[in-house]
Amino acid sequence: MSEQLSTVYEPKQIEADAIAIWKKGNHFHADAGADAKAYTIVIPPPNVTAALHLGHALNNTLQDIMIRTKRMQQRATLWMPGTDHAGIATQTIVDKSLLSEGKPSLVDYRKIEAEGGNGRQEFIQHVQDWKDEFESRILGQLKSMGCSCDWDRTRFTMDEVCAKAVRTNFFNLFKDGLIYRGKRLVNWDPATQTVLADDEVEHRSVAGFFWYMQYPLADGTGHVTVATTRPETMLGDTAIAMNPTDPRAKALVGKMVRLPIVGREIPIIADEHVVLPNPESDDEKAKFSTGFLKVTPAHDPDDWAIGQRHDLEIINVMAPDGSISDKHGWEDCDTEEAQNLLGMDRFEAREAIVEWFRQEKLLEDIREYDHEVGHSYRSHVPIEPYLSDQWYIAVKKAIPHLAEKFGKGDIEGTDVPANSLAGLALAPILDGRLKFTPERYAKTYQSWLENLRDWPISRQLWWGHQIPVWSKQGNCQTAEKYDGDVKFETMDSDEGPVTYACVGPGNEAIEKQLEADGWARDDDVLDTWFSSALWPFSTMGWPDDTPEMNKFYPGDVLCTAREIITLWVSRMVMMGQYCVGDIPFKDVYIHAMIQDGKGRKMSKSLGNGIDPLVAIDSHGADAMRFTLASMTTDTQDVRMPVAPMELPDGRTVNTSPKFDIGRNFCNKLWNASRFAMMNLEGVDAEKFDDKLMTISDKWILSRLANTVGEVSELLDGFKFNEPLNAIYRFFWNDLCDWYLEWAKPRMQDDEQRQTAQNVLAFVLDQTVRLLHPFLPFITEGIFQKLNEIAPSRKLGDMIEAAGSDALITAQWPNGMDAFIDPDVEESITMIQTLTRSIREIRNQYNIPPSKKLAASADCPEGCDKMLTENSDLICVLANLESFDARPNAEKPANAAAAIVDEIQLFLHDVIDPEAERKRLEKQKQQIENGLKGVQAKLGNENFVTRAKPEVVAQAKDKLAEFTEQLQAIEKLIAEI
RNA sequence: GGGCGAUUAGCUCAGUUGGCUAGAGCGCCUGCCUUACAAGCAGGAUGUCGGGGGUUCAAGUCCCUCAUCGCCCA
Repeated sequence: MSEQLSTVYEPKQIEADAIAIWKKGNHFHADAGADAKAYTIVIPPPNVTAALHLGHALNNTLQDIMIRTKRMQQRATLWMPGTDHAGIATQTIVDKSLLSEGKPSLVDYRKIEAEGGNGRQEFIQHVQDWKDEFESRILGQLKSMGCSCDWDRTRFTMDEVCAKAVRTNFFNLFKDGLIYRGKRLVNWDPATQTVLADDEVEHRSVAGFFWYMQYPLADGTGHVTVATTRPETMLGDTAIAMNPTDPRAKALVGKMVRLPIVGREIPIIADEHVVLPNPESDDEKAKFSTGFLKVTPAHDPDDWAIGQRHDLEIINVMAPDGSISDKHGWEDCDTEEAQNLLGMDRFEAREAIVEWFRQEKLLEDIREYDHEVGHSYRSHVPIEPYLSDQWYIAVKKAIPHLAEKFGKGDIEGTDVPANSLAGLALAPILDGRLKFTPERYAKTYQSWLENLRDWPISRQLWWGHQIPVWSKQGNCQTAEKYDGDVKFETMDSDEGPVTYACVGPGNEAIEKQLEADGWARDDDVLDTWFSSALWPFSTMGWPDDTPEMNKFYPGDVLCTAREIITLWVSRMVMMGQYCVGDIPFKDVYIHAMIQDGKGRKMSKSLGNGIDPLVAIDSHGADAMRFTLASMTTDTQDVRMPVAPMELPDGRTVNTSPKFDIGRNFCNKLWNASRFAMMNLEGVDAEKFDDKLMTISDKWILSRLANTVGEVSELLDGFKFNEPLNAIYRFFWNDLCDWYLEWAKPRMQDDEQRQTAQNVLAFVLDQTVRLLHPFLPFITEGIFQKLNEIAPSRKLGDMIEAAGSDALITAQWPNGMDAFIDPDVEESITMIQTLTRSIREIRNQYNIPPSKKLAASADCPEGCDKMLTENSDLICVLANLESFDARPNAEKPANAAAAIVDEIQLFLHDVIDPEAERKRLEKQKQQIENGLKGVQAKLGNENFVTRAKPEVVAQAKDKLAEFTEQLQAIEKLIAEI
C-alpha cells in the first residue's frame, strides 16, 4: 500500500481480496469442539419468494456486526444461515409467474392431479426450481454484504434435516394430544384457496354500504328489516336475532320469518349480542342498526357464536373459490331464484341479490359505510369466513408431563397454564430470562401470548411439509400390526368416526403399509411457521444429539423486525421450550423499518425499493453497512431518501444519497491509512522509547483507550449508531484532524520518527480492529498491508497488539485503561481551542493560509509552562512562526485579540481597528448573554437553596469566569 | 376499537438518570487543489425543540391535552 494506490477508495478489489482471505482461512466456520464459550445467532431465514431488499441488508448487517465483534472477542462464534420455504407466498408467486409466461399453472396441475396424474409433483418441481434460483441469489447477496455466516451449515426449512425435526415435533405434539381436528370458521382466502392464520390477515378500511332488506314474517303479519354489509350471505341465514331488551322483542321473538329468495323459514331469537338501534349514537353499529340481525353462522364469526349459543343450523352457501354453491352444505336450494345464483362469484351474487330485493320492493335503504375488512396478506382479496375442517394446535392446554419442569396452574393474572405451549413462551418474558431491546416490544410479545387462540396449522397448499397423518373411516385403532412410531386417534366427523394415524419420522415401511391397507394421507401441508418455529434448533440437527446442539444451543440473540415478534419470535420460544426444554435465545433485538424519503414502506409496486447489490455497486458494501449502522437507533422507523443514479457501467439505478456518508468515511479511512503506510517505512517496534513520547502521543492513546471502552460497552448494549459515532469522532476528529497533522513534521525528524511511527502503527491497528465489525472489507485490506509494513505493533512493554494473519480473527482491543489521562486531554483541548481561535481570526481578516504569523498569550500562572513546551503544536496547525505564553503578557500594538477561557490571545500585526471592534463586540455580546443567564439563576433564592450543591457551585464558577472575561474584553475594546 | 412510536437546523437524525450558551452528517455561505484525502481542509450562518397547559429552583427531557403522520394488533 503506497504510491501506486489510487487516491480514491475503490471497493471492488478490496472486497474480492477480503472474501478470498476469509474463505482460505475458513474463518466463518464455527468449531463445535472449541473450548471457548459459544456465541450463537441463528439467522431469521429470508424467504425464497424474492431477492433481499434493504431491510434485509440492515437486518443482516446488524447480525454481522454482533457476530464479528464476538468472534474478535475470541468466542466460539456460530452464525447459522439458511432460507425459508414460505409456503403460500412462494406457491403463489410461482403460480403467477407460470401464468404470466403462458405456461400450465396451478389450475392445470390440480386438474392433472385430480385425474390421477402427477400434477402435484410436477408443480412442486417448478417451485423447487424457483427456490433453487432465489436461494442462491439470496445467499450470494449475503456474501456480497460481507455476512460471515457459517456457509457449510446452510439449511433450508424443507431440507432433510429440518424435515426430520418437523416430523418429530408434529408426532410429539400429536402424542401429547395437542393436535386436533376442528370444524369451525376460518380465515379463508378464496383466491389461493387456503386457510390463513389470524396474523396472515391484513385489515383494511373499505368504503362499503349497509343494505336494508325486508324479510316477511311467515304468518303474513308484516316484516322485519335487517341491515347488512354482505347481502350475499343471506342465502345461509338461519335466524334473525333481536336484543331481548328491545321493546318489540316480546311480540316478535319466537315468530318465524320466511327468508326471501330461498323460502326457508327461520326463527326470530333473542340474543344480547344484538345492538339496539340509536341514530344519535357515536357507536357506528348502533347508528346503522335496525335492531334485527340476520344470523349466518357459516359465514360470520359473530354469527357463528350466536349459532353455537342457540344451536342454530349451519348452512354454507359457498364453494372454496368463493362462488355460490349448493354442493358444500346447502340443501334447500330449491327455488328458481336461488338456482339462478349458483356459480356466481360472491361479489356478483351480492349485486344480483341487491337487485332482486330492489325489484321486489324489499330494499328499504342503502347507506354508505366505511368499515374494516380482512384481506389476505398474500393474494390481497377479501377474506371469507369459511366453515372448514382443519388441524389445530391447542396452545392453552396443559401438558401434564411438563408440569414438573415448567410448573402448572395458570400463570398469575392470565388464563394461560404454565405448562401449556403459550405458557412455555410467556414465562421467560415474565421472569426476565428473555429480553427485548428496545424493551417496549416485550409488551407486544406478552399481550399476544396472553390472548392467543388455538393455532390452525393445516394449509391447502402443495408447497410445504405434508402433514404426516393418515386417516380411515371408522374406529380402526386396534392395529397392532403397525410396529413403530404410530399414534392413533379416533375423532368424530360429519360422516361418523374417523381414525387418524400420525407417523413419526423414519417409518416409511409403516407409511407404505397404511396406504396398502386403505389409509389415505392428508393432502394438506403445515403452516410455514410450524417449521420456522423449530429453526433455532432444527438447523442444528435436533432431535439428534449433535455436537452443534451441545455446543451452540441455546443461542444468544435473535435479530429481527417488529412484525416478526408474533409470527416468529413467540413460536420459536414456545417450541424451543417444548422440544429442547430451553429458550432458543436470551435477547431479541428489534430493529427499525426502513422507509423511503417520504415515510412510505419500500415496495416493489411503488418502485421505491433499493437492491443491496445496487447499493454495493454504487457505493461499496462497507459504505452501505456504515450508513445502515449509523442510522440504527432505538426508533421504529428510519427514512432513506431514494434517488436514481447513473453507475460507471451506464446503468441507471435506485440508490440513496445517504450511502455517501459511508462512502466518504471509507475514503477518509483509505487515505489516512495510505498516508500512514507511506510514513511507516522502516518502523521498528524494538526502537520505540516511551520516554520520547510527546503529549500528542499520550493524548491520542488516551482518546483511543476511552473510545475502546465506550465502543465495547455500547455494542454489548445493542447500540449501533453510538459506537460508530464514537469511532467516527475518534478517527476523523482526533486522529486525522490533529494527530496526523502533528505527526507530519515528526516523521521527518530522526529523533522522533520511531516514536511517532510506532504510536501511529499501533493506533491505526486498533482503529481498524474497532471498525472491523462495521466495515469488514476495507479494514481487512488495511490490516493486511499493515502486517506487511509494520509486522509488530507494540509500545515497548506498555502494550502489544496481538498479531493475527487476518483481522477477522484478531483480538478485540482491550487492556488500555492505563492510557486514559484526563490531564493530557485537558491540555490538548486547550491547545485546540487556542488553535481554532487563531484560525478564526485569520479567516475573518482574510489572511492567506500561507502567511506565517506570530502570536502570544496572557495566561494564568500554571498553564504557561504547558503552552510554552507545546507551542509547536499550535504553530504547526495555526501556521505560526512563534507562540509565546506568559502570565501578564502585554498586548502588542497592532495585535488582534480574543478571549479564550482564562487566556487572552494576541495575534500580532494584523490589526484592522474597525473589524477588530466589531469582532470583539460580538464576543462581548456572547459573554454578556452567558453572564445574564448565570446571574438570573444565582439571583433566584430558590435555586441557591434547592438545586443540587454541585450545580450551584458550577454556576458560581461560571459567574466568576464570565465576570473576568467581561472585564478583559472591555479593556481590549477600550485599547483599540 | 386497543397498543406502540414519531414530531428538534433547509434535509436525515442524535440528545443517557431533568442541570453550562441544544448537537452531528448532508445542504448553504466565505476562503483554500496547504504533496493522505476536493468523496478533502479551515471558518461561518441557521432552532418560538409540533400547539396548549401543568409539575419543578430548573423541562427538548417528566405529567395532562390537542393536532398531524406512521406502525403493530383486533
